[in-house]
Amino acid sequence: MSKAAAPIIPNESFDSTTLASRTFDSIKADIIAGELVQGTKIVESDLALKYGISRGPLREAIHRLEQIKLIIRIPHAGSRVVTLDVKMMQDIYIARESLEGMAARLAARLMPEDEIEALSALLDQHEAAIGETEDKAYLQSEGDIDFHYRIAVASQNQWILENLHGELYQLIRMCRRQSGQIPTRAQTALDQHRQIAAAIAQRDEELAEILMRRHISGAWKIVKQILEDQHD
Amino acid sequence: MSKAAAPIIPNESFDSTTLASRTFDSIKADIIAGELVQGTKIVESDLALKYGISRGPLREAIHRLEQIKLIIRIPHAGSRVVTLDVKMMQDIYIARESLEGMAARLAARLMPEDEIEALSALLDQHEAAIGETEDKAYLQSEGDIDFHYRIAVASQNQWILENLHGELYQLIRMCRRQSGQIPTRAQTALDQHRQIAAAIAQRDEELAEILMRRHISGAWKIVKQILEDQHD
DNA sequence: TTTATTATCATTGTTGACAATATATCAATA
DNA sequence: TATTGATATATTGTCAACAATGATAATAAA
Repeated sequence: MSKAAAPIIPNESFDSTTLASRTFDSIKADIIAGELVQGTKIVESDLALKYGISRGPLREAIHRLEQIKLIIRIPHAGSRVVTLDVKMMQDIYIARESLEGMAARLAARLMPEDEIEALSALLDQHEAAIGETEDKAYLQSEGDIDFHYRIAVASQNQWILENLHGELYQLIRMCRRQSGQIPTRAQTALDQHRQIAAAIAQRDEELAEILMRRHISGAWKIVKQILEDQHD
Repeated sequence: MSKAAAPIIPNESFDSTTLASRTFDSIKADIIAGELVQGTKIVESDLALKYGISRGPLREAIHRLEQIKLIIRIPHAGSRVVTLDVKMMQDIYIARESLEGMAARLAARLMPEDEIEALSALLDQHEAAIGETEDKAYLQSEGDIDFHYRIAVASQNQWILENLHGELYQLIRMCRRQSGQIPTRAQTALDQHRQIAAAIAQRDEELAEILMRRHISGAWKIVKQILEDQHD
């Protein structure tokens, strides 16, 4: 398992083993990309037609999307694409702060040395990328996710990993797209990432957790501002 | 909304609106109760017959149970009732520690005064119940859940509430049944509950979180011991 | 006897038709 | 005119048959 240097982008695995699975991935992508607009009413037969499958597997896909909270469903009444509001995003960021703080603590305890080095190398890469590229916002955002993903993996806690990246991050990415890329606090974020990585390298669990929580609650303050300005 | 004094037991709501929903609840109960034994192979047609429905809604129920991690499914191969091992329970207790610590912090910030009083009253009730009843273990365990549930509600964080009590607690209850009720550390637990309630009453967020985390990680040490002894 | 290969079977994945429920429309009444 | 009630329509929930896949068993070759 060469996990250390892997150029990871989480798990965009179109595991083509089953129709329902593929459709789940497709719809998820469409929602996150904003192609399926927030609040849109979802009619099973229409969507089934659109994705070229029958209602059975489509239904399964919808149920899974409901679990991830990208779709809201009311029995007998139908389902809609979720509408992100400030309260919901706040709940999500708080949950994320809690879980990812714990993940950072565990990472400081458990992350193998070679992965720590790889993490540091990743940050060098990000540093280099900050000035160069013009499509900054997008790459920056994916780079950010990559960093956080590695720490979640290093926590060696399956539940935390799955919930962070199966659920919370989907919603956060969706929110980012909607609120038009976050203004470049790229350098700030990078600095904080460096501090966190350093704490992990020093096996300082307490500090790693605190820094991670501060990092995320800081990010939330910015996002919240944007959302509120936008809504007024 | 008279939420303060409500004699809550979480949400055993058999929302009878749909067959799949009812079946989901039934199977969930059967798994937690140990009636469907861990590791049992699940054959859709058999179960459909047993619960007197067709494969369609049963399938939906199974998918939902998979999301809650009470069932493990492999595409094309079939599904089995989950087998709780030490590693999985550790992941769960750690996630719980993190989320419920945060919940306690939020509760200290947000819980209304009257609910705090109700919480204190609940603990008096528990104290009274400790000596009296003979079916101690069971009642004690449900009382414990009640306490933790109220704090999760008081956090006013939907995501945390749903994940704690929709998922994590199901697995913990299942584990309790299996490992034959926890030996009576009832008094210890009650004392810790009191401390936590006190911290909340004093609006001491920091302390509430720390105490809750200590409480849960302490509980895990006991459970872990039992599981390991049991397995050898 | 053991291994590889093929054929059979059991089980899951998918489909389209049917039943039950909720929403929308329209008429009748206050 | 507003509001209630009944009817019609659209949409979801459920079912049973069909297709595809993976596991098993039996057979043939080494």
